[in-house]
Amino acid sequence: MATIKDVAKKAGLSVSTVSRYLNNHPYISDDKRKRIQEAMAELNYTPSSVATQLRSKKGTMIGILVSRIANPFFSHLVDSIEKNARLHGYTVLVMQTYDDKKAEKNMLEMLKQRVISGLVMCSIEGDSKTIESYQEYGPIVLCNEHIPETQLPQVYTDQEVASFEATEYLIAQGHKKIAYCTGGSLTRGGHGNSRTEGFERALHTHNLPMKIDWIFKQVHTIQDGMEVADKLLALPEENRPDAIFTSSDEVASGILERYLDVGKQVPRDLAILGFDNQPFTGMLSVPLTTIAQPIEALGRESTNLLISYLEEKDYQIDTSDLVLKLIIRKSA
Amino acid sequence: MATIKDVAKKAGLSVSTVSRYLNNHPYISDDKRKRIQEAMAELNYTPSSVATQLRSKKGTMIGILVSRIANPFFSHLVDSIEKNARLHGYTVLVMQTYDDKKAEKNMLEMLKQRVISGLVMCSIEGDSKTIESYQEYGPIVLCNEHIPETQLPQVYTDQEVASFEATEYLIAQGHKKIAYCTGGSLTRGGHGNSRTEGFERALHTHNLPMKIDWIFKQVHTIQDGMEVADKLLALPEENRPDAIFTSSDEVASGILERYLDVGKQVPRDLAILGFDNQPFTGMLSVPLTTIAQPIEALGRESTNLLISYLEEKDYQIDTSDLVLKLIIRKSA
DNA sequence: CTGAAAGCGCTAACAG
DNA sequence: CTGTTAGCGCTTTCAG
Repeated sequence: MATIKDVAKKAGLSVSTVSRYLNNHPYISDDKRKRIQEAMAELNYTPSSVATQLRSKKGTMIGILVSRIANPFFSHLVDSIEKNARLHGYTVLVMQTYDDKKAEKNMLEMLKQRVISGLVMCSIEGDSKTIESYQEYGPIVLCNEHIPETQLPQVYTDQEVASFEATEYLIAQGHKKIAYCTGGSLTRGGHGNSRTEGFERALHTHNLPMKIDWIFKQVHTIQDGMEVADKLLALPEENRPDAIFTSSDEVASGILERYLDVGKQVPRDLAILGFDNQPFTGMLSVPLTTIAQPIEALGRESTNLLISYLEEKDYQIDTSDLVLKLIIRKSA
Repeated sequence: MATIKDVAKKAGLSVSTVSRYLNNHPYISDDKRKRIQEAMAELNYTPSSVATQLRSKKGTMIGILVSRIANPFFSHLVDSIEKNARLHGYTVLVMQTYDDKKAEKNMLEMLKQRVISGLVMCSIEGDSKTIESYQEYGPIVLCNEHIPETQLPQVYTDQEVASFEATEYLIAQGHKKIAYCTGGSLTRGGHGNSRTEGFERALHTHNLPMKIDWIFKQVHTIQDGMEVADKLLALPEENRPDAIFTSSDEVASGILERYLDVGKQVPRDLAILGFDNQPFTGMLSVPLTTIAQPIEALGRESTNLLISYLEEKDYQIDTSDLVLKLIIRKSA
């Protein structure tokens, strides 16, 4: 591997001149510029980014933390972040937490070790105090995660209101016994889950009951959805909900599939509300009514915000696209 | 940020002793060991991986190249690779090419610059000679990409045979006018596309025609699928195919959706074959007949292979799981 | 078992 | 405009 030294020798110049050239320093005479270019080409030289980073303490890699990349919501989010980061010359390091605090800690440590220069967290496991403490090593922005009592920069949508409105929509359709699924536990990492809060508020507002048998935690996959359906179906008929608010389209599809399998009708026997508006959901046997998230905007705004910190510029989040939207189809 | 120097000073030892401790060198007296541990804890010290890499020339990051992370096939593949890499203590750097040679080149350059120590390529744009030339900087393994005339290590399935068999299945159902969609161009990066080859071989074997109007290139998305359907429907009836082999479930769903929209029936008016067996495909209005790929095994084997090169061990690919499987449902 | 010293490849004052 | 001179934080001989 050729080094800057070799280039300097071949060009008959000093290392510093070559270094200046590399950093597009102004004021380098044209003939030397040419000699450097020739030397670099001949030697097939590439600067070592490791050495550069060690010296300059500036990196060009940003980290992204997601819980599961295989979840389409996250893969699209990563897509959006990566695209925007690349626009600014940054590359992206993706890590999955699988809801594991350790993985999150690992990524935070990479910030400390300067492997990454900044971090977008699309998933949070640890408490905000811990995360905040890592800010001294580089900017951190929360994406689609909202913690009220923190000063960590965050880009988020109002899931409380969206959940409230979607639940009200269910109620307006005449449903009174509404079940609820969530991906995490009900309270997340010490702070409340805003979807849950919106759901509860709608129930309260309309004086509707919330029953333990109708609450499901830690459900993520189609399979999980099917199991939820089984539990619902095992309930005595008069105690069975007539609508369900789910945490994801996967879960919603699983429930739908199982209900259809046993000869039930949707939404007659159960109205199902999804979350995410994933590509296929409009094409299921019963097209899913669901809540669309502004993935592209979430990725774009959080990336822009992070980069503004990295480059010490100002950036004002454009919230105009950060809105959730209820997509009404057939399932509810 | 505390450095190894600070730790040494605080422990009253030399830097080299601390370095030895960090690298679990044998022969360090127990009391010094303890003093080092205390000093590190007090200073909240973390070794700088950048400096370590610069000196030792060994890294712990592997790169993954995919064309589009938002494609569920790739996001699941990345998931599998990441999980397996983590098992061995490696972290993962993901980059999308968007079918752009430049992005691929970038990743290859990261190998040269030692940002990553090894690379799994799940997508290939450039020619094999170029890629081979980067092998001197670190191991590269091809995942789900097969180039016959290269000595690059590769982990792949036999898509030619699977496509052949799936096409024969279509023919066995009585279809004689079979259309074809592909994600890329028909020949890819100079070498043939094995799916196309399998499809063609089946047609030849059964003396069936291949018509230009029935061939679609560069189709990827649901939207693309809908456009394909429109073109099909614009054909005079007697010239319209009665079956279609698609490159992905997205495309298949798009075609399906449009056909259903205009009142056609599937598979009566058109038999549709998908590719990938994505989670939702069994639950569409007409459940998709499709080809399942062994994603988990592809990720696992390529990661194991790459790591074996990195750690200079031997590894024999376990091909037993690397098989494609036709999933017969309703659409064909 | 431990320390001193010499760099890894590059950047950044400081003098010309 | 260009060269000299110190290091960045860590590993690795080479002598004790």
